[in-house]
Amino acid sequence: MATERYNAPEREPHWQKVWDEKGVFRTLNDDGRPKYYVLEMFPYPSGRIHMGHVRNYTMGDVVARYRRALGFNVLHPMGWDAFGMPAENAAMANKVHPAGWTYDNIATMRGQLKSMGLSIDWDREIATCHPEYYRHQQKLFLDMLAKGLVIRKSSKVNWDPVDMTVLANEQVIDGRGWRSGALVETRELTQWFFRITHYTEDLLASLDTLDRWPEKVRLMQQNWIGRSEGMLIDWDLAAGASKLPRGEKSLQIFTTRHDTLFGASFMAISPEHPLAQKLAGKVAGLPEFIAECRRTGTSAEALETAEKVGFDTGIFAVHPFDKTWKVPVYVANFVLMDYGTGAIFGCPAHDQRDLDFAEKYALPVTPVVVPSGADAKSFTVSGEAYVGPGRLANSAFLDGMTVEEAKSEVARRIEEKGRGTRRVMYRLRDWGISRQRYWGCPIPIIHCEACGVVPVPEADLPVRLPDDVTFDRPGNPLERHPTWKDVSCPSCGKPARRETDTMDTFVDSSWYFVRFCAPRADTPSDLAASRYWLPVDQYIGGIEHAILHLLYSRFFARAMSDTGHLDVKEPFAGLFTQGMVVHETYRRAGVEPPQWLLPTEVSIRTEGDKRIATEIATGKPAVIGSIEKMSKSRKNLVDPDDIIGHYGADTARWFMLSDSPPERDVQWTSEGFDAAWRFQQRIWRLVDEAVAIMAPRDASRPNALSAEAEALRRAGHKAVHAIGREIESLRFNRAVAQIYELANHLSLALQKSGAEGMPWVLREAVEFLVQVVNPMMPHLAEECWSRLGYNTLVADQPWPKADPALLVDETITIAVQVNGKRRDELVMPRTADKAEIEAAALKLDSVVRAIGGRAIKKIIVVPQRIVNVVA
RNA sequence: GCGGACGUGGUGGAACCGGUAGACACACGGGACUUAAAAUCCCGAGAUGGAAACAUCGUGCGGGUUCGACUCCCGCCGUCCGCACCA
Repeated sequence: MATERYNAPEREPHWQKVWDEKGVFRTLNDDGRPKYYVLEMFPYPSGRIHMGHVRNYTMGDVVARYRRALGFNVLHPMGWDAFGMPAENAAMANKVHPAGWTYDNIATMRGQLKSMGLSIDWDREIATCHPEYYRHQQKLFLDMLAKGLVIRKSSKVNWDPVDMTVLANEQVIDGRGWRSGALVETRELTQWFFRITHYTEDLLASLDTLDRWPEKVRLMQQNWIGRSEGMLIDWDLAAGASKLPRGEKSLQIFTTRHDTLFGASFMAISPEHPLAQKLAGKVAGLPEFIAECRRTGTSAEALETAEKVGFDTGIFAVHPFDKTWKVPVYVANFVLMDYGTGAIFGCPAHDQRDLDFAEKYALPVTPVVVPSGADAKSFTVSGEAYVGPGRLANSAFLDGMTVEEAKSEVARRIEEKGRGTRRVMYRLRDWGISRQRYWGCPIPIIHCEACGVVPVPEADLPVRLPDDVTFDRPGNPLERHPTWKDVSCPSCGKPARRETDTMDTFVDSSWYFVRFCAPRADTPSDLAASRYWLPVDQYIGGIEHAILHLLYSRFFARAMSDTGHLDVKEPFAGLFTQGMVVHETYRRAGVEPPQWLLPTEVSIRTEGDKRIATEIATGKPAVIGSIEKMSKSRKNLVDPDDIIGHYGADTARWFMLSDSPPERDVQWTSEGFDAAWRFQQRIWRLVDEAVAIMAPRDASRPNALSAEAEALRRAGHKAVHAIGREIESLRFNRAVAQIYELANHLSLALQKSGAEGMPWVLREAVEFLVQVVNPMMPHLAEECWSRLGYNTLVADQPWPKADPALLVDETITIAVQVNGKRRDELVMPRTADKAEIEAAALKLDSVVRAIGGRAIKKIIVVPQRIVNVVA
């Protein structure tokens, strides 16, 4: 009987229906089994899923299905990060409503994800743009406001004057708005902030407890929080060419190099510093200088290219240890107002920026730290600042001390004089969440002229977005809505104005994993449910979220704990960051700028060792370009729908797991994909052939097993054991390799089906194969399982148990080296002792030859591994 | 500039705690089946020399530790990523 091909596109929907109808993946909150919460970062409903989603959700699904088989109560939910700018951009471009656009996309993408056969409890689905979600977010906001974890303050933002909105730093390209192309201005706006800095110390210290996070991510967060120890020091001000503004007697600076205080040659303050603002009215030219600095903007690009410039204010600062020593005070563009005190002292010899500045303005450069071996009198610094260790010089009472000693001594003396204190400073800022956008969670606040800022009463939640808004003009549609913002003050009843800013969409994703625990609860969280499920045991997503999303979520867990909504501080116990999906790029030959071609638009043939691409439509040659992340702009896309529709989800899933380690990028190739497809068919054939020969399910174990049967038996048990371990440590590519090996063993065994005991062993090995394949290709596994005669689901089967006795071999191959070079190998019983192995090794011809009659100096024997004869 | 990761066949990659480098897969070559092709099955394969046995070399480069190094140490080179005027 000829085996028919396994028709995945036809069978996969069948099994999805079976799972769905039987509710196989529905999860109860506490059913007595140990829990396991596996979560992949939820998608933004951009329109269609892409291969990155396929990879991400496949990995999570393997973990979820494997844990289920191990007997865990698995929570594996899915939702939609559904607020955001693209919906509004679509609204502006296509005259559709953001809500309609978003919900349509969700429907499409839900269908696509379902076609992947993911073991998801769809009853728990949530969308952040739904009032049933965001009303709870508004409640969290109000509770955090009451606790002082939400504050309102003024801050600098990138303002796009054409689109009339605030832009994130990433949205400013070369000083222009990414969408409008308008020159971005720096504006001072009053905004809402989450006080993430309230938890700085804890967020930093607790990183050490996250032992199942990648070291890299913990380091990135550590650097982002940016702790540094230093001192605040007050310098008295003195008039010079300019007079001191009234009330300005001293200037406080922050430094981490107080040991270099005697190398000071200037002071520099930020253009936004209050002192600079006060001086601006008195010093000619200063207002213009400050305005020029402001124009530069706050984007990273702008800062990178900006030259260090300063403006001499004409006033002086007095050295804290020497009243006769005065240094000029500059306003300088490189001093940031929002770090430290917005003022520094310049020590050019030991700080590169200060040196650049000093050399430009001809300020003195006095080395005060001299490296060991250098002569204090002749040591000079120019061009490059000396930042290494050494002994203090030219520094009065500090001379001869090490840097550390000098820091302590300065700190002690300054504190004694009451001129400053030791201080730990952080880079981390509060999180500004106000966005002048429509498609986001409304901030539940009312502004009243009489009462000020008034929270919306809980009974009035949710503050719903109005549906009747227009996108024909730039700016915030909420702002120009005719009635929405007009309300009466909940406190005094007089006419008042609703807050029209909405929340940053990062807020939505900062607590969705809590909501999944009890998605229909009346309160934001259900304490019992979240206590049971959290923390997430395995979180999987892209490295691009290493800082913002993961830090915000850690903040939210703390803030929710402090407002009684949660009692877990670290939301993600295990984190895995997966690599991207990359693909070759193709473009038309000889055309500039490049005209990109889709992979489906080119055909590729091999000539010798060269690969040649041709544009199918025109027959003209195409250029094979670099391998890059799949993107619309480069057109190097493969559509998951096409793949799943033609070849089935299992093949795509298998491909995503094969070959490349999951943390690295995977390159999509048609050859690799073909291999995955062939392997799927091969398993189907293997099972089909085996069914014809294998023993019935209830057959008892034969009395004797042939060597071939015994070998297969061991291979099966070893594979089960190894694959489980690989999945547990998320090394899917190695699990895949192990499955190939098991399949190879089975192919071999099928040719020896007459060997004694083989039919009995075959059944076991084939069932093992189907079960270890199940987490990765679940539809195929179900099909095979039923082919094996079962009317149960493999999705419900426990993970097979490997017999420990079968995991160790009775005979072992031992490598034999002479002087560290491998010359031969020995097959010995596992129990062979050193003397036996040594004797056997010395008898080998190859060993005798290699020794060549020399005297044996030493023999190293590592039982079960290696022999090394040193001669 | 600061911080981090990674360099292994033609390709993706494997190699546990220092113990047979190249598992597994792709591509490639040869063969079987077929009128033929596809599919499938079998065999080969790091490089160099050799018909072969075998020998030599071989994990970015240069040193070191060790009976033994892809693995540990020191110094380079290259690629990639994150942060970046943070005082």
